[in-house]
Amino acid sequence: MSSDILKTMLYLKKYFTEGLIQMAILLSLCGVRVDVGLEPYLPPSWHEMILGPTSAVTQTQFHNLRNRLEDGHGLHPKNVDLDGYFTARRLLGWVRSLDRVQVPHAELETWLVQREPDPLPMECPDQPSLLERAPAAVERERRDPSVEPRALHDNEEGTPGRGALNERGQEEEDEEDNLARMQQFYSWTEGGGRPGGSYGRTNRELTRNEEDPTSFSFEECLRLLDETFPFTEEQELSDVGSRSGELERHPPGRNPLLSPIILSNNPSLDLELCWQDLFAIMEPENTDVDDDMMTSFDHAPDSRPSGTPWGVGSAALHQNCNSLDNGITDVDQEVPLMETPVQHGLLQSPSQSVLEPALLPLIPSAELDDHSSALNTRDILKNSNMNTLHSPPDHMDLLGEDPSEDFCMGQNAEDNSSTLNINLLAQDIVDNMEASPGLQYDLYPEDTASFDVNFHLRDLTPSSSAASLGGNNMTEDLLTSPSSVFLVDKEDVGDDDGLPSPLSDLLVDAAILDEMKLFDMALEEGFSPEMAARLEEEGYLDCEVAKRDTGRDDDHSVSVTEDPREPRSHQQDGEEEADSDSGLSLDFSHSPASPTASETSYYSSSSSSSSTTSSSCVSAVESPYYEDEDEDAEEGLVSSDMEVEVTIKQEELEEEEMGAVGGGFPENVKLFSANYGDRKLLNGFPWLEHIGHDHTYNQPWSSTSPPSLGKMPTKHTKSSQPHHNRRHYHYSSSRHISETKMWSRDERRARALKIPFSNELIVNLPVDEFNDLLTSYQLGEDQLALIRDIRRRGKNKIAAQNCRKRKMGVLLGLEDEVSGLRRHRLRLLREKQDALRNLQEMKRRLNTLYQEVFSRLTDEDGRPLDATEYMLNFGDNDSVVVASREQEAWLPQTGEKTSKKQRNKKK
DNA sequence: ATTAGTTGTCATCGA
DNA sequence: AATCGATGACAACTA
Repeated sequence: MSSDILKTMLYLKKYFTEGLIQMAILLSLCGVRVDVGLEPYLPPSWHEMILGPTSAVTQTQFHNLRNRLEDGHGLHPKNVDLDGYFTARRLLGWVRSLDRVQVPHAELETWLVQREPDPLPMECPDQPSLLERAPAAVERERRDPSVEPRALHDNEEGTPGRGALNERGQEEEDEEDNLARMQQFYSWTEGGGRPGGSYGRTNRELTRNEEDPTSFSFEECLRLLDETFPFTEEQELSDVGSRSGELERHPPGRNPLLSPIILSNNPSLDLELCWQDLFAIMEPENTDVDDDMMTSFDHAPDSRPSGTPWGVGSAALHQNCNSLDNGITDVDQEVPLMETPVQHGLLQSPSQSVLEPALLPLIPSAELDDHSSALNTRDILKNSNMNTLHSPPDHMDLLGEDPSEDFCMGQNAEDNSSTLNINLLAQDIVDNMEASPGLQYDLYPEDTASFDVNFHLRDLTPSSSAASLGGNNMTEDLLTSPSSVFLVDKEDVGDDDGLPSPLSDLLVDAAILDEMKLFDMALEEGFSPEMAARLEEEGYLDCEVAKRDTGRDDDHSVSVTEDPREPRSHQQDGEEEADSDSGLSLDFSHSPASPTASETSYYSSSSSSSSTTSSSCVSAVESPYYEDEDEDAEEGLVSSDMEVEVTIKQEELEEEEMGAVGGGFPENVKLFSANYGDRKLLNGFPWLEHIGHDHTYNQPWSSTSPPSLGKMPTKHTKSSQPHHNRRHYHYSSSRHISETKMWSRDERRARALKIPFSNELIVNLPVDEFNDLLTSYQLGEDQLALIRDIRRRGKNKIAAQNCRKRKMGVLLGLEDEVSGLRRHRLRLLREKQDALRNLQEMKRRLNTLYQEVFSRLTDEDGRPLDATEYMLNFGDNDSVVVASREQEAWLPQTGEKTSKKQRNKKK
């Protein structure tokens, strides 16, 4: 290609090699394998080390850019969009796989320890602490975390049958569970008012058990039960009480449930208390207790000889373990979860055995209770989350993203710890961080995370939903309100049936953002005009501008290519609008205020379908750069938008030889532009201000802030260059094409009627100015009518674009809402199953207790009472009556058969 | 040639 | 009453 392309590539190379390496490192630390197209520039070893063999996230974007640069202007603008679209789809798919396979186990564990009663208790044991895992194991999990851990556990447990699990199903389950846990973790974080009671209690439990893991079992569970639950339902007693069990006497201290009552042989045993505990457990929410309980249940058999009464229970438990998988699968696949009670009751037990050794010892109470502790990764993470929690309200929308970000980063940092020297990044990010491998979360201080998040929100939220509409389902993200964001985040993270998660989006976004950041950096350090122009053609600079808080409404330019996301909320729109007001600081200004900008869009829109979007970003009109670059460069001197416009028109007219407008027309326009366009149009016009607040998407001027008088020309010169470039591109690429195609119908009409000002002016001027404009010229009726039509059509065109954008946003928002509701439903189903499981477990324990009680009750002959023949009736005044099933009460001590004689039980 | 998506335009309504 | 924005409907265009 031409030499300037080569120069541009060299220029790019510099920034790519510097910035991209950093980005690649960063992304690699995040666990994202990055291929930024640096192969030519990176030593193979570097490439292999940093970028990894596979990649994607940034590849296409830079690839596109490179292609563009190499190919010159040859690509049709729409190609970019399409390319971006498919790229986005592919990337999203890949990122979603990241979701699936890369779940921050450490964070999950932290969350598991700290979380509230878990609606998904069965998943807890699946995540052994990373801190205890060997690096190799971690690495293995990084490669395939979804399957490996389970397999590992299976090996550890030696549970037959689990190996037969459907790996895919298990993977999905893990993904879903992990995400769900993340979500809950963050919802807990977000909640601010974390229910400290249960949290503290849980910590205490775990801590205590850490000291003596073997003692963590039934005693703990019972104590938890005692502390936690009120005694409520009595009905279940009779239901379960009739169940027979072959429980016998248990060794003291080994039957936590019964020992206080029975083993002490104390006549004053408070059986009722125990029952209260039992019933209290039935309360659905206490899943942590349930976890503990399950753990104890699972471990109790291990510590006692087989054949003991508990052995029976454990046997039953393990028997039910076989059905566990089915149950889990059903749950995760959103199948209505009404399996048999037995299944529900024991879903969790098999994996719990893993939990105890792996998880419990790792959580000292100090760490858990002290939220400000930064002694380990968990605490760091937690702190970051807590900080996020306390972020100002205006950042509330960020909360939804932060967690995922943190998770992603944290996890990836951990994952890469064994293969990549994190210190590489550490210096870039945090100067004073402690470079201990255990402190990898320090690599991602809050500001970093927030930067990314902000970046994401600003730059990528506006993105289009083309990819998502393409069937990738990657639509859920930001809803229209912070709360909605919360909802999504809370609920999204996980559970769903192939539903994307913020994590995915974040990953993609992070890559894109970093990329944009690179461009931004390059721009700040001095992009060559040509490069800038070309970048802008591809919409990169738009992103860049957006990133700089210019608040440009570039969504379109960015969107089509990269971002599969989002229902962009109006709130965010407003935010962006607000940002746009401050966007003046940019050197590189789109100067959308210039009326010619939309004319540009007119030009390009007729020739390419997607050009409208880019033109909005490229709204700037004329620039010296353009002249440098423009091969034609007929219109050498361009001092104002109008001039450029006129020049363009003239040039095209000359080429077309339509001639009607030629001759003295340009002078007219120039005069007008000098007197009117530059001064009045561009400075402090109310419509500019209005534009600053409207939510238009495609309006080229909508994204601009009211330009100041002094700034305007400069900005225009600088920003206009892309436009020139684009226009030139059109000319050079399609010169042979009929020029008429480049003109909109109204343009042609206007030229035919010798309308002395641009359509952009006609369309964008406020009413007053527009009327002034009309009166300032001697126009014929047909001209006036045409001008009004042009104005009407132009405004309606923009309105239609905005309307469609809005509609799309609403659609995506609804999709998100649907997915969120679906996840909510899933969660409720899980909670329901948890409750059922708790209930079943309570019934089982009650049955056990019942049997034990009856084993200690004798009839007049000293024979044990048969639980199948007698039942316990509870009176109002804390009295318990042993009654026969035939409604015949019987008093064991006396042996006499009485009706309704009571035997009080001391508490 | 068909089809789906995009975009512009018109008509209409409500503010 | 005029203007403007929003939106449904339609047509043209494109891939």
